[in-house]
Amino acid sequence: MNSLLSDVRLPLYQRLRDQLAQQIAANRWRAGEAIPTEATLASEYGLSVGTVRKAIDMLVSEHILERQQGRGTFIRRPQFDSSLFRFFRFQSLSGERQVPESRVLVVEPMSAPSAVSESLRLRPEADVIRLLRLRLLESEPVLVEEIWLPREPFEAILDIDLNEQGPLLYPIYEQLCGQVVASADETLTAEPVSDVHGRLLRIAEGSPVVVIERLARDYAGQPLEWRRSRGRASHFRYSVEIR
Amino acid sequence: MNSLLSDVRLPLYQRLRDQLAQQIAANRWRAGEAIPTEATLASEYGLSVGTVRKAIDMLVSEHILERQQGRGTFIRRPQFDSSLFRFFRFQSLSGERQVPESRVLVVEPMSAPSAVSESLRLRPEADVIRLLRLRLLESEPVLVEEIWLPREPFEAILDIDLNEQGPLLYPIYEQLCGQVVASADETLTAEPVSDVHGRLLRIAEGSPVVVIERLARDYAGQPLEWRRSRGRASHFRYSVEIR
DNA sequence: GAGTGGTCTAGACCACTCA
DNA sequence: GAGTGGTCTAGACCACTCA
Repeated sequence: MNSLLSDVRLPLYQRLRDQLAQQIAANRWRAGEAIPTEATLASEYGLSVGTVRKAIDMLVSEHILERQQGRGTFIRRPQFDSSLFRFFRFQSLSGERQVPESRVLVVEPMSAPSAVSESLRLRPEADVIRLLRLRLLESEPVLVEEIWLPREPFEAILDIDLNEQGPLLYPIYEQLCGQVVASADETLTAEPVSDVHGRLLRIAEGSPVVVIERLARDYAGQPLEWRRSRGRASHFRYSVEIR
Repeated sequence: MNSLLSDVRLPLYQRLRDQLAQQIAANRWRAGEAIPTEATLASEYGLSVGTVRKAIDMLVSEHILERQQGRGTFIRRPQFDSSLFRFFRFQSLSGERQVPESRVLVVEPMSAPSAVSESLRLRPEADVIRLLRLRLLESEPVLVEEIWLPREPFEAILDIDLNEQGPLLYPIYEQLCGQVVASADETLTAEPVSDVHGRLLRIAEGSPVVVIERLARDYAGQPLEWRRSRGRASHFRYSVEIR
């Protein structure tokens, strides 16, 4: 029988939630894999099923686990459903939603500028890889993206032709470099476009662009990628409900 | 003993949640008032306390109810904590967060332009009131707001001097017109500023502004106010976490 | 049909509030 | 000390999955 560590003043369901979260971060199970059943966890930890369910409820509402009635409870594969990129109107002429194509313009190893080394929590001037790419819909540029990766686990990116891959980078990180993006923080700002980026997006210098910065992390919370994407403000509309 | 209406195929906690939500919308209790205790609801509806707790849990996570251990469960006063306006950096020079002052420039009755009558769900050209106001921090303009109200419940706004009131309109709506804002939808876009708004915000025409549109509703979901606010993009930074 | 999560109950005991 | 919500248990039965 396992036992719950952590602060004994906390409720049992909270302590179980923390213990499970820690094991998930330590990769005890892979994305898509099932954790033990509620009954198993209950007997392992000497808790009632109700208490185990409450711990799992918390991790489900945090989007870390996913229940499937009759099948089990699974480590959730990251969906990026809530990404701010969803709020760019990337539609084809026929109106259906599409993933923009990718055209990689630059792939280069370099030493990290200070903003990059700070974001990725690397030492100053650490070895990094910089990507510059354009995202297009029906040959129209919709986003310019600058992407920074620590060189160490991502070295293999330098040896392949990214333009022969699909438009999504995260599957490549996973298959080529064994790095899984589990969560991300995004921030949204707006600014007048620079000369260079305006030319790439085919809009006049000074036109408003929406800037989305994203720091992506693995399951342990370790930064994997930092990117800054710019898209035409006229294609962006974000909504929230307030109560 | 009360009985649960609604679809008998739904779980009991879901049906109780719906029934409570309906009574809250129908103003059975005021904001800040307590609903009956869990034990009372359980015996009234012939349910176990566990089932009642699950229904209340749902309404709590929807920010409709608020629990206070030892005191009771209360109708939540709207907080507007999650409003997009929170992401404007409205700080004084000393760095503390402030509610910007309000200077009302225009208060006029008129017939609704089509965008306004559609948003407020009024008939075309219905009588409305238009406000134009500037929000300032230490005499610096930070937001321009256009606000539209249906004339019928808000008539009294025309008879007072809004510049002698505080900067917040919702308490005035409540005290003067008996209208309580319970929820709102907001959308965020960015655009180059017009000549007129640029002059009010003291920025060059064409500089990027963040535009926040808000439709505010009462407890029954009836639209009460539509506003469109513009602020300098350089003062705006919005963050989300993705999993 | 064995195994999973989903719903629901009845009840014990605890922590907190407030007169 | 009476009354509130918070935690936890043990167990029944249901709905769904999958071989």
